[in-house]
Amino acid sequence: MKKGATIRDVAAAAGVSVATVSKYMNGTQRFTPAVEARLKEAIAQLGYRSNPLARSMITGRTRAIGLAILDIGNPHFANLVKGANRVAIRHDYTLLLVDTEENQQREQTLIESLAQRVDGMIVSSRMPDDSVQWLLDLGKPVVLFGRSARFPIASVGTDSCLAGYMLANHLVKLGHRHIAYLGFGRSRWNDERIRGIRQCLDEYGLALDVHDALSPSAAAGERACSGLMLGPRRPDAVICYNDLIALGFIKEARELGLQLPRDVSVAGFDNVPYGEYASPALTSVDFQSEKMGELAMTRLLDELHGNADANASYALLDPHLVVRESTIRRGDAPAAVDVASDAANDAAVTRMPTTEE
Amino acid sequence: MKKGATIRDVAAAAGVSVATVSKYMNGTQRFTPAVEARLKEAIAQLGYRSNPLARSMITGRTRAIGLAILDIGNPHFANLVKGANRVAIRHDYTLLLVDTEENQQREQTLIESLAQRVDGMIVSSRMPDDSVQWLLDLGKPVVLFGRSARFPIASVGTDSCLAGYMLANHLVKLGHRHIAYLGFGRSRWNDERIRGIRQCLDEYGLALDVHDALSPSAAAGERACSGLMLGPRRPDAVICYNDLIALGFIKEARELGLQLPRDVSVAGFDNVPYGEYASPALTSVDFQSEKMGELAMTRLLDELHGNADANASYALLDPHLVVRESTIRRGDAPAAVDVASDAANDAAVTRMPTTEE
DNA sequence: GTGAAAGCGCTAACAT
DNA sequence: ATGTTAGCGCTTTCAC
Repeated sequence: MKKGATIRDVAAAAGVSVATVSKYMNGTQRFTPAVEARLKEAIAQLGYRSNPLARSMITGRTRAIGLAILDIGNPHFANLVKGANRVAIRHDYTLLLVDTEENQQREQTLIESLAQRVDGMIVSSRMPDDSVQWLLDLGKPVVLFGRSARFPIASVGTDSCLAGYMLANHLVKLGHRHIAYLGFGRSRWNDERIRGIRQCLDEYGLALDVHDALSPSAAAGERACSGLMLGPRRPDAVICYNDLIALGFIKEARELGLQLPRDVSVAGFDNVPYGEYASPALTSVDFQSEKMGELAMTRLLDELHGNADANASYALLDPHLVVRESTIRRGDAPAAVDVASDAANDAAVTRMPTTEE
Repeated sequence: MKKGATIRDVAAAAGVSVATVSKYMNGTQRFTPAVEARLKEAIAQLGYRSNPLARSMITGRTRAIGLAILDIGNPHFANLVKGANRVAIRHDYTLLLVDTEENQQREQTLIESLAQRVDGMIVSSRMPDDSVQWLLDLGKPVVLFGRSARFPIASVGTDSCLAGYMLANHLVKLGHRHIAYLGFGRSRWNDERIRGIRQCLDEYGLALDVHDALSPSAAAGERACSGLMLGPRRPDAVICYNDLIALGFIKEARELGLQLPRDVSVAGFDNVPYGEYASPALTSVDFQSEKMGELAMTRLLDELHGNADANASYALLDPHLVVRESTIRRGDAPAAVDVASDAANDAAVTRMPTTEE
C-alpha cells in the first residue's frame, strides 16, 4: 500500500513545472519531444495517477453520476442500472448507486447526500409529485424516471396508461370479462395503469375489480392470491402491477389447486427476464428497462455537456406487449374446460375492434 | 440551481472563524451556547452543507466503497449489491458500483480507476489467481469474493466444493446414475464444484459427464440443452453451474418435448429468487448472496476502522441445499413412467449412507 | 473555547 | 511551449 506520487513529485522528477505536468495529463497542449519523453518516463517511473478529488475540487466536476433506485433485487431496476452503467462507462463516468429499499424516510437524505458528490442524478422514486420540487433544488441536473405532471424536470419513462390499455385489450380479445387488477397503490404509475385498463374496459362496458398488493414483490403476489381467487367473485383474468407480483400470484394460484392458465389468465408489467422461465410463461408489457437506463444516462450526460436539445423534456419509450402462455383464450385449455360459457360475452366479442398487439 | 454556500460564508454570517465552523460541523468540540446558536442559525439560513470533496482532500478518506461485479442482471450479484449497499448505508458510506459485464479487458482499468475515488474495494472477478497481486497493489484495502489460493487477501465466499458434493449426493440418493455437469469454465468456482461433485460420485463409482455452457446465463443454458438431452448419452440428472443456466436448460428441455422432472432432474447453484417461480421449481444450493454482500462490506469497513481481527482472513458462508420440484426420485413421475429400471442402480441405492440435506 | 495560518493535490489564468 | 501563482473548500496544528 504505497502512497501515491503527487504532481509535484512528477514535476521534480521530470525537471518541469507542475503546470506542465497538469497540461500533459489532461492533453491540453502539445510538447517538445524532449519534455514529453521525460514526462512519460517520470510518470511511468513513479506510477503516478492524478488525484481525481483534487481535480474535481478545481473543475467543479466529478465525472460521477448518482443513481437512486428502489430495489436492486427487482430485475426491472437491475436492468435500469445495467443500462445506465453501460453508458456511464462508455463516457468515462462513474456510477454512485443507492438502493433506497423502498424507504421513503431515508430516500431524501440519501439523495441529498449523494447529490453533493456527483455531477448529476438519476432518480427513481415513489415520492409524491409535490415533492419533486426539492429535486430541482438539489443544484444538480436531475433525470427522473416517470414524468412529473407539475414540475418541469427531465424524465424518461413509458406510457403506463397505454400499456394498461394494451393488456386489457389483449385480455378482452381473449374473451375475458371478469378482469381484476392487483395493483400497488404507492407506485407513481399505479393510477396510470388503472386508467388505461379502465379506458379499454369501458369501451366494452366491463367493470374492473381493483385490489392492492402491499408491496411490489412476488411475496406480496402470493399473499394476495387467495383473496382474489377464493373470494366470491373470482376473476377470469388478473393484471398485476408488475411481473414480480404476477409471478408470486401464479405460484400461489397453482398451489391453491387452480389450473393455469385455464382457470385464470395472469399478466404483469416490466417483462422481467425471469417471467419467461416461469410456468406458464408470463405475458407482460415490455418497458425496455435497460434502454430506459441507457436513455436516462444519455440525457443527463447530454445536459451536462451542454448538448441538451430540450431541457425538461420527457422521453417516452414504447411499451410492447409480450404474449406468452399465462394469458389464454377464455375456455381454451389443454385439458377439459369447466367454465360456463356466457352468451353476453360472446356477443361482446363480435363487436371488438382489431388492435395491434 | 443555486451555488452552495462555503464554510467561509457561514463563518462570516455567524461572526466566527472558519475553524470554528469546521469544528462545529464535525462535532469535534463543545461551544458556548451563544456561538452554537449563531452557528446553527447561519447554517440553516444559508442551507450550508459541507463539501465532501474538500473534506476528503484533507482527511484522505472518502467514505465511499467501490464495488465491482460481473453482471448486475444476475440476481446473485444483485443480491450481493443489496447486502453491501445496506451495510454501507448503515455506516454512512456511499457505494460506487461498476458492472464489468464479464469484460476482462476493461475490468482492470475500471477497478484501478474506481480505486482512486474510494477508501476500499469489494471485487468479484474472473481474473486468474495470479492476477490477484495487482489488487493488492491498488493501495487500498480490498475484499475479494472467493478466496485466492496464492495471495493473502481478505475474502468472503462459500464452500463450492461442499456445495457440489451436496448436490451430487442429493441426486445419487434420488437414484440418479447418469449425471451430467453443465459448467462454466471461465468461472473461478467451476473447478471447485466439479471437484465436489466428483468426490461424491467417486464414492459410488459413478462417472461425471462434463459439458460447458459458454456464458453464465439462461440463454446459454437453452443453447446447451439439446446437445446434452438429444445426444447419445442422455443424462438422468444435470447439475448446472448456476441457476440461470439451469432455468434456461429447463425451459429448452420442455420445448424439446421432455417431461420435467420425470425425464431429467435439474439443479443449479445460487438459489436466485426466481428459481422458486419456475416450473418445475428449481432445486438449488443457497449461497446466501445477500449476506455475502453484507459480510464483505462489514469486513472491509472493519478493516478501514482498524477493527480487523484477521487481516487476510477468509470468511466462509455455509451452503444450504434447497430441494424443490426439479429434482425427483428416478422413476417417480406424476404420470406414467417410461424409464427402464436398472437393477444395478437399485443395488447401489441400498448402500447409500444417509446424509443430512 | 476560539482564531490564524498552512496546506491537501490539483487547475487555470497569466506571464514569459 | 513552459513556468508562476493564486486559489478550490476544507481540516488541522498551534497560538491565544
